[in-house]
Amino acid sequence: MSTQTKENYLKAIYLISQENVDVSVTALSHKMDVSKPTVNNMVKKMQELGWLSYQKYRPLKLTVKGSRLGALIVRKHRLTEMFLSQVMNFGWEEVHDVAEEIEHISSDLFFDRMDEILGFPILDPHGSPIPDKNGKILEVSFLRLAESKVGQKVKLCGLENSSKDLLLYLNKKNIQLGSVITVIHIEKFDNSFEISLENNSVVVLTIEVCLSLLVEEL
Amino acid sequence: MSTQTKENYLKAIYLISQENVDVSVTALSHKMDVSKPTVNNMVKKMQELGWLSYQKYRPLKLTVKGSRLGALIVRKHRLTEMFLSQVMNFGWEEVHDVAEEIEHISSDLFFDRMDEILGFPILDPHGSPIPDKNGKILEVSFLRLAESKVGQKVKLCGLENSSKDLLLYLNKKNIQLGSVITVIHIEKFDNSFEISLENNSVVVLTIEVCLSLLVEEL
DNA sequence: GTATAAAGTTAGATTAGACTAACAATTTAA
DNA sequence: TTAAATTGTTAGTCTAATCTAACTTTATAC
Repeated sequence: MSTQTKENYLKAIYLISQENVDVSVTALSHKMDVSKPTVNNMVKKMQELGWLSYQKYRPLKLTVKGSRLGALIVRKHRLTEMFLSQVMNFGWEEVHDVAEEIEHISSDLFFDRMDEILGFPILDPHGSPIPDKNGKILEVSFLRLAESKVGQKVKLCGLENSSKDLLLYLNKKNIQLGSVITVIHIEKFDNSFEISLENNSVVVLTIEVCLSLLVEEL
Repeated sequence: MSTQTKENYLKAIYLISQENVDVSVTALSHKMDVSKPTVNNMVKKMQELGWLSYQKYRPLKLTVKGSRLGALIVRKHRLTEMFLSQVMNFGWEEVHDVAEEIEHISSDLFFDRMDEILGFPILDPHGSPIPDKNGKILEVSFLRLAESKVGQKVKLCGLENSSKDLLLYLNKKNIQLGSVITVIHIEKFDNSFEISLENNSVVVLTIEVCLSLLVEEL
């Protein structure tokens, strides 16, 4: 039986797999914030559902079916974030928690209509790719702002990590997805970036922030 | 703890209470499609939550707190139906099942934004009242079409029962909420109504259907 | 006004999803 | 290459929500 709880495990496994690292019981127990025996118990059930193959002491491997299902849950999550942000006027730091709940709604029509209203987006408000109805994702590869050179002009397309703190920080500095950023100066001693935005305001970003900003050259 | 399951019991109790009838364990067990011991067990827990007062062998009574909470769940349900129908282009026979799931989303902001986008409606797409943020409902009293006289012109404002069959039937006849109906003739031998719509099309409705249509005199 | 039917309750079992304590297998590092 | 650390598993317990079987209380009908 596919429950909300099992869907959450599947999503977690799917997201770890996407990072191209082995999915361990320990990693899952951290991500899900449950004990290791709980994970152990759960993966056995997920194997029975045909979502993954499990062998004692070996890393977990999603089956094709499990991987597709996982992608579809991520699709629902990211479409929802997009819908909340674009249609329902949520701030991008507010969308995650609500999307965690809405991603479990079973109606396909509901998400298809979101998709339609949004014009079939391929990236969510954090710049993460939205899997299509078959669970396929378009591979997009961005640069990090930290890799840009002085004088370069780039567009912000995504975030490496979407922590609430980062989102609120960017809000405060008036930087959004789509913002055009010009690198004015890179400070040698601490690697901080002085940048300018479209409105000519000048902002200083630490290297930590620049590592989290995914951009496209203009 | 307030779970989805308990919210469903609360909503069922609230809706039965609204009909001004005693809420019995048996009625609840039918409405929720569970056994009577399950209901018995659950109402004891709901009493501990302070949602209702329970005395062995007596009808259930919601507390003020329980009644308010129940109204808020109904509010979420009806706002959702409205949003699906008005914003997301769902047919009114399609909205119920999805709303049953979405009504458990915890974000108040989510429903407040729906409310705002919809222009703070007081009736849902079936004509049922939408409780406000404090759980208060505006008392609206409609006539049944069955009570109308020949020659009378009325507006369809609600449905006594919103079964999928009735909704599909009305769709087929091109009758919606807001439709203006003129009673042309009432057939003596079977009490059927011959009515005309705005586009001058003439339709015959059985007395059963007319009893389900709530209207306002024009 | 009692017998029977209906409604409600108790007791005990089950399943999903969680836990802790204890133990086993694997990996890492001296 | 073996000792320690880490990772994974087993066994047993708990709670929420469900069930069935059996029993009690209340309501209904003659």
